[in-house]
Amino acid sequence: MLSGRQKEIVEISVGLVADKGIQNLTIKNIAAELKISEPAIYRHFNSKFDILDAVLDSFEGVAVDVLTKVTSSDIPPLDRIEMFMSDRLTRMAANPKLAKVMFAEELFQDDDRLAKKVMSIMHSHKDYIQQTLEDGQKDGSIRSDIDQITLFRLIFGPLRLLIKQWALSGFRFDLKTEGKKLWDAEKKLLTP
Amino acid sequence: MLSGRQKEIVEISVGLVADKGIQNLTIKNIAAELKISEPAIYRHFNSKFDILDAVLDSFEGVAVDVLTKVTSSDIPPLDRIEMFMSDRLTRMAANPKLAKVMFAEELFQDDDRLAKKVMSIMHSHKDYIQQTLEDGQKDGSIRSDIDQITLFRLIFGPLRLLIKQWALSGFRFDLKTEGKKLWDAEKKLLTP
DNA sequence: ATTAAGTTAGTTACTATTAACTAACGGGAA
DNA sequence: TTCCCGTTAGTTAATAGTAACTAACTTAAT
Repeated sequence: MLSGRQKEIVEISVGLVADKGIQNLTIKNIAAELKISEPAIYRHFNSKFDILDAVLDSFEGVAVDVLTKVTSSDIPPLDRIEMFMSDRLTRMAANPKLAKVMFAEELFQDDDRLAKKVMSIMHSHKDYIQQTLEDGQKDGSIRSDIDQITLFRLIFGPLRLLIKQWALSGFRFDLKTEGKKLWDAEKKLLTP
Repeated sequence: MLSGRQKEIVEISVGLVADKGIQNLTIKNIAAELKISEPAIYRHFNSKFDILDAVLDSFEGVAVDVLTKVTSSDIPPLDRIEMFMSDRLTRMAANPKLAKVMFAEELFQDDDRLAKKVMSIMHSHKDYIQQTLEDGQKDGSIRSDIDQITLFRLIFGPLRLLIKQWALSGFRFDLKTEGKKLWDAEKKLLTP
């Protein structure tokens, strides 16, 4: 588990990247935000890699929360997806810095190990959602004339773009309103 | 206009970013690829900023080509969008490095001027597509019960996600096949 | 003879990281 | 209570390496 200070460092790191990109994430800048010296950072993480690793863990944690909650219950597939989307939007709206960074997978390409981790997080989400889509197709609540991978792209592609537009616009429109409009439209496509 | 050497530098820059992220884009690495010394780069660009600026210009050029070609003709709106998507897929399939970088807007966040340029490129594309969607809604070929901005997200969100998945997967599936499947599905949603 | 495009050698500033040291605290043993 | 010991979280000073960029010089082509 992360200590309080470690959590601070992770949060600050996300903020630094959100503000000015990955090149802004330096030990110096983290230390400056915390108003401590650079070497003091190493009392809490062994290396910069470990900090980025913890950042990715925190991203994973954000999603795993909902996924497990929703999977264990016997909610209809379509409602599960809605809950997942809604949870995402709520979290992003509450933490705009996350919106700027979370779907920017390229930012972690610098290090092979981090890039792999990003991939595996993406895959596990995709696999879960595809399972839900399969359930829906079996019980007839989701149309079967489009394959699951395409359905996945049709649902989450627009969500990602919406969140990206929101972040790039400087959070100038209401994310949840636009998100609801999007989901209403998507439901029309998903149902047979 | 860019000289031959300048075009080389732009292309190499895209490749460096595609491979290992923005942190891999250094004057030293560009020079190494060209097998010339670092200061020689400054014979062709005044600064690193100018190189990144030229990279963004090249991205804009990629899209403007199709957009103007398609706008000037009197092709039906739905076909215009199909042409635009198809052109994008063809270009990315032919130049995978582009696929890794072109939709990674966060990579240019480091510099305010570049970030603004990214925004304005995104906006001009969106505006053009929305105009086409409006035309389609007026002549009845595109459904009117979903607003234009949501339609835009429904069409291009999945396209962007598809291209991103393709790039992150190491180009392991056939982009154009998946792209065609996607467009077929999208057509079902777009038509009334 | 000018110019374009390269070179070598250097600058300054910043990078992650380490070494050595210190102040503050908390728990047992005297 | 006081002394000892270890831990935690910080400090300053220094490391080796890399960043973008500049000055001065060479070479080859127009």
